[in-house]
Amino acid sequence: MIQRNGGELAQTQRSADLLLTSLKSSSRIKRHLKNRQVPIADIRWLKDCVKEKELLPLDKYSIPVDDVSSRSTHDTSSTDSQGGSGDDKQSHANKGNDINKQSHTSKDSSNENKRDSDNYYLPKSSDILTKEFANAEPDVLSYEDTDSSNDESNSNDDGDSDDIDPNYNNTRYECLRPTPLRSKHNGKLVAYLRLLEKARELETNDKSALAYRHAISAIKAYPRKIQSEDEAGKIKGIGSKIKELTRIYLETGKVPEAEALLSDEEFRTLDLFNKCFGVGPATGKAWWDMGYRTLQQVLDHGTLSNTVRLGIQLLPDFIIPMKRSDVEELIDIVETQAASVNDQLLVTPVGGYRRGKQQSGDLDIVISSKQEIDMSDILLSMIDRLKSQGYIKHVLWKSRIGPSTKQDRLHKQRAADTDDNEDQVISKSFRRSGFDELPKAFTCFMQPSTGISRQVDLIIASFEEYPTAVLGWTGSRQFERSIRDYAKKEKNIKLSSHQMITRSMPERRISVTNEKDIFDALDIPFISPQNRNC
DNA sequence: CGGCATACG
DNA sequence: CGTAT
DNA sequence: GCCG
Repeated sequence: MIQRNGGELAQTQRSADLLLTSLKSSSRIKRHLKNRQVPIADIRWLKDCVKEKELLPLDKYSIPVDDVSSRSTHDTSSTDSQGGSGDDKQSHANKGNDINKQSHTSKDSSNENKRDSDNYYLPKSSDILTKEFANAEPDVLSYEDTDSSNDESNSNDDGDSDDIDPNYNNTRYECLRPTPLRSKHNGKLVAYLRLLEKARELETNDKSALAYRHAISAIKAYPRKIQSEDEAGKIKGIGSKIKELTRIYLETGKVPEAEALLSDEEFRTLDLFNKCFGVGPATGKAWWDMGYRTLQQVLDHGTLSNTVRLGIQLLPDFIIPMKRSDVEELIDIVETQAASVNDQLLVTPVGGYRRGKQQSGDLDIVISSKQEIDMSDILLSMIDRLKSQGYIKHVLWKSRIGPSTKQDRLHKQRAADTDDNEDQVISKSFRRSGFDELPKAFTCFMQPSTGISRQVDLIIASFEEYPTAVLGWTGSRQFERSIRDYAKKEKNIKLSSHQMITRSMPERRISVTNEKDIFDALDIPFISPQNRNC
């Protein structure tokens, strides 16, 4: 639960920033206490934080323990420090991690844990660089519906049949039905399937991963608790394999194949590696095969591009989730700076934030204009400005600005290939010969209030492109795949974040002025951003 | 048994 | 190969 | 891994 919400579980009391306990008697607490430097609080703080989706003040939960050092000599586990993490060593924890961390590196190395004022306890998730999973306690399956709400119970109304809920749009196109952020009734099953999807992803079984994603989206959209394997089997996206997994889950409350991943060293290591910007499944696997087991080992011994090195070094911050107020602070900055670059600019936050997520891993912003203006210099102007104002610390990646270079590369590559069908190739490069479409940059901001490094993606869209850019960057990823699939298969329309065009031969651009126009052009019902969480 | 989103560096 | 939704 |  802690880790899922961005916290870090200490292995020993001594390395903890905060102790949680369900003990009520202060003498019993004292008996187990080996670390008096940090706050002690009631375990209910954790549950309430998760419920509220934010870090609550510790005040009401903190447990005072008067000072009489009673060093207990024998350790009876870390009582309620349930499910320790992995490693104890953190000797060189922050080595090479000193880039651009001023305000939030702890004042002294010991166990200072307050990032800001005394109001919030913010977990410092450093030592993720030295985390390794050999002999580590298994992760706990964390399912979104932390809120108990009968995943188990039979809230069975009249019709407990094996038929699917008639309110459910049983389609293979996720974009045709609302999909909320979290499954209301099948959250635990979804959590298991997500593990399997991730495992397939890391093995680069893309098609299999996609199949799991279809099933997951279907279940998230499904309006009641699945009660039987037959009921599950009727849902489009669930075939024989996932139906069987569902049967096992319904009988035992677990999915062993997925459960095993929670304690699988290779899976957990690859998963961690893969969280670094610039590190995909192949790179992660290569590192594993070379014997690396922690990110620190990779930093110390690997030969890395600057981007990947940065990606590793920034990970301890990047994995700290942003609250909506954190996101909004950054939006304000971008809006203010955009206004001073050009007062016609329009700044639109998209991504998970727009879909209503309470916690975000990054922030995506579409920058467009209120009227048709020349946008060609906007990205560089914005980056310059944000840099000089001290907000942007790094540009992890950015697309080229002007026209041309891309064409040259295409031609070169074609020349190398013994080309036969030059028609398509040439038309392709001609099509690109105008101006560049969507320049974009993936940047690292320092958030003023916390000093935490945050990934902010800036996307430039022309006035014309604005609707498709907003649709495309709002996601979710699966929603985008689905609506593009639908456009192609059912309407013979090609949809991207740049444009909508008819595929039948006189390729004509379908003009749209807002998101709704796109849904209308496809003749599908409008789905609000909050319901695009496929 | 073919197809699975699309575009960028 | 990697990035984004 | 599932759909058409």
